[in-house]
Amino acid sequence: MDAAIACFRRRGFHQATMAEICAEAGISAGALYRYFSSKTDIIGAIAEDKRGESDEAFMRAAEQHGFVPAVCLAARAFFEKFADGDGALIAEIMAEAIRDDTVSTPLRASDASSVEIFTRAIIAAQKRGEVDATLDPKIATNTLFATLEGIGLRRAFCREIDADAALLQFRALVERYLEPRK
Amino acid sequence: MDAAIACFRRRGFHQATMAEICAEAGISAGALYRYFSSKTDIIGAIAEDKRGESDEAFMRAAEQHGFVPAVCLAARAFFEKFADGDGALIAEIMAEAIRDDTVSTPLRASDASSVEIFTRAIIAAQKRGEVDATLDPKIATNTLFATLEGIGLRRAFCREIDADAALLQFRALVERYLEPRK
DNA sequence: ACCTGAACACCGTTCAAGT
DNA sequence: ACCTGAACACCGTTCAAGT
Repeated sequence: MDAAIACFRRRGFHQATMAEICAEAGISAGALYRYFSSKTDIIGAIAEDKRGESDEAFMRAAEQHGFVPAVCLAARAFFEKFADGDGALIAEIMAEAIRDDTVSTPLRASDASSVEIFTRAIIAAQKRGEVDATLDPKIATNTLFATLEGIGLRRAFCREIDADAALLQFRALVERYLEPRK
Repeated sequence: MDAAIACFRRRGFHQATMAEICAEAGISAGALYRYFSSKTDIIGAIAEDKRGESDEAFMRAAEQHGFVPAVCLAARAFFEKFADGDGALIAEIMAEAIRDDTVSTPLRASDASSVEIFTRAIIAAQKRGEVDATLDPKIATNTLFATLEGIGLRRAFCREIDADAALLQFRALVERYLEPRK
């Protein structure tokens, strides 16, 4: 019944009411509380299964086309979600995760596994000479993730919804950051 | 009576109640609504006067010590706020601003003036040869802001509170991004 | 066993009455 | 003019009663 994501997308996490979610799902309040122990718990569940869907896709792309193109592919998918209007929801999940461990614990777990995958890809790319070998792979991964989220959030804030422009901006930054120094 | 910021810092925007804020401010509910038309309006007001305090400080530093050191100085101040526990509040303001025009309109105005100042500083730095002249100054400014916020948010999410480490991470990224190409 | 929905507790907002 | 605080409307959560 996670199809009640629709309510959060439409009205935001704090504006959407449990009654609306129940109506959308076609169940009663009591039944909803059988599946989720609280409203916060619902974001926790959403956050949990949204992440890490595309990790394998990224790994294959990194091997076939190189690290930077693979990152840009992942970035494009991310920016398109923002352009679709999920920017506010992502920001709300972030805010909730910073404040509330119920949300952050599962999110951090799946985040850690994505970081792991990207870190390994960076190490491989460093061996191939695609990425500056003096960069710490884990810090570089964190920086990349932070940059991605930062650009997505800022563009949502500025009401800029062109995913291509965001990608161009991101690509220029990433190329310069990762480029091997002479 | 903005000293009721304390409540938001302690408990978060959505957890803090109007009753708490009234108690902290020593006034009644009715009186509070004389000064602010709603709870959301309070964040709008907070967001408005938080921004742009340090713009002049940045301008002086940029002229005296160069662009990159000046940016890092501003970044340090920003990361320290996050480390102080304002990370969640900033994220909440962001989320609220993306959803709600009451919050975003004043915020975007003061953001635009900061962007303006940084953009001019980049143009000056490009003339001095400190910053790659092929970068679009406005896009570069936006990227810098996005990066700053992204790193701050991500570190708050990961519960990393070392402002020095954040600054090091940010500095490495910025130096590589802005460095003149040969 | 599982679901319903009225009831409860709580919180943002208002407004008649006070000063 | 300005403030008070009881009252109102609303929403997350629970639980006695139903199937």
